[in-house]
Amino acid sequence: MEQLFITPSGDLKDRWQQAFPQAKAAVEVASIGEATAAARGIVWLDISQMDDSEKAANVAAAAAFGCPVVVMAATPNEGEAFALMNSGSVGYCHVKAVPAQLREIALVVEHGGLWVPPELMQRFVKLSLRVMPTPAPTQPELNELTARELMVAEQVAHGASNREIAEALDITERTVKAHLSAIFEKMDVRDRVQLALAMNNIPTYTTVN
Amino acid sequence: MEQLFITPSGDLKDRWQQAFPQAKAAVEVASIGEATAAARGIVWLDISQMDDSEKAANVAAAAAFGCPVVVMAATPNEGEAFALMNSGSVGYCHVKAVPAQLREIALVVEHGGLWVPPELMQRFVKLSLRVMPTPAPTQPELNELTARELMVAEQVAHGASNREIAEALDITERTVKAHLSAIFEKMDVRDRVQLALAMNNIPTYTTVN
DNA sequence: TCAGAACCTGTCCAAAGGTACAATGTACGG
DNA sequence: CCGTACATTGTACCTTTGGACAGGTTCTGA
Repeated sequence: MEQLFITPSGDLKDRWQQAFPQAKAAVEVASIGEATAAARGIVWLDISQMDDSEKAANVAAAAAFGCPVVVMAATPNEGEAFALMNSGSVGYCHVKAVPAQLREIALVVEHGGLWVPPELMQRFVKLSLRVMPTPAPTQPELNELTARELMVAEQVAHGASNREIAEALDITERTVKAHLSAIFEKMDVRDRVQLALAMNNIPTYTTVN
Repeated sequence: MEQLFITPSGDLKDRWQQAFPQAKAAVEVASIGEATAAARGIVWLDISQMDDSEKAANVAAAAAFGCPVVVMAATPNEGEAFALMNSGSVGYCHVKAVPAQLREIALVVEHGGLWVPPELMQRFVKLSLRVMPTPAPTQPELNELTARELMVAEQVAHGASNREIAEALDITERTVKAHLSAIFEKMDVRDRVQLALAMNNIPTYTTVN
């Protein structure tokens, strides 16, 4: 498969050539769109010289053409990884990744996989769990809630006030409070803030401490 | 690489053999530990006949031995995928995946990748973003916060009360309130609940509506 | 049929949260 | 030196929240 490296410096061209003898390197960041438009394989985007603000946009631009985009960062970090994967890249590695690793990444990406450093991968999965739309096995306490209580809890999870909940469920504010008291008890939280966080699988102050 | 299929039925053995001529199939779910202990390659775990409650445990058991575990489900769904990936598997596909796909998955997994159906992959990344510990480029409003305000905001994001925040930062409750007012304004939220959610990148009631 | 659960509501009250108006001190760039 | 941004606190006041106490209905399973 074709390999296209987009980089401002070209310093690492040799290394890349070593990983992929037929690799192409485009040394112009100005027209990422143009460069990727012609690509038919994996696009490797060196973001080491980019401004923080333009990274996401550039990745999105490169990914827009359908080819898998692997981001190569100077100082890989979790925050950036998440942001750029979200912008459409399917890989995230160090600019100076060794040839063997580059080939591994290519293999994974070529076959529809997603490649990030192993430690990040774990984090990914763990974090995703927190925002699971169906917190099935995560929150055993949720099963204790009655239908009505669950409705109230979900509203709180989205930041609604008692008045809003009352209107939404067409009941009195008093009743909302009653449900809330029951919920707090069952979910073992002390107020609506902690409930909102718990509903979203986010550990709270007192949970940690 | 060695391929070990653990399945209760053995119906699909042919298909697997087609994908990997040298594939082994262990037709006993009882001793997943035993079966995987001997494995040296990829472990394919057929969970189609398992009880919902034991799926996660079985996956964890299989993964405990260090080999990459790919889960094969009868009716793949998001919730299950997340749960089982969290239990240690590195792949999640349909039990009846075609041989070509099986080989692709094997390729990805062998090289340290994570394989889930494309649509799930997207979801993964998107969801993870919400719980990013460092919501760097996600929340432009966060940059507007002063150092002190950020400290307060982070406490609220973990469910702390005004009193607790005051103690933690060694300031008056009054000052906490002052910071909070500024934060609400800058982050465009109306109370601490919405702030807590915003800090965790969770859309709120009023945001959606 | 009776107990219990779930649901709904009322009044009263205390605590927590939030805003308005106001002031003081500090640090820093023009 | 002055203006501006930041951090801090005070008083007063209103709103929201949450608990206590008390009571209704409806439905279901033993």
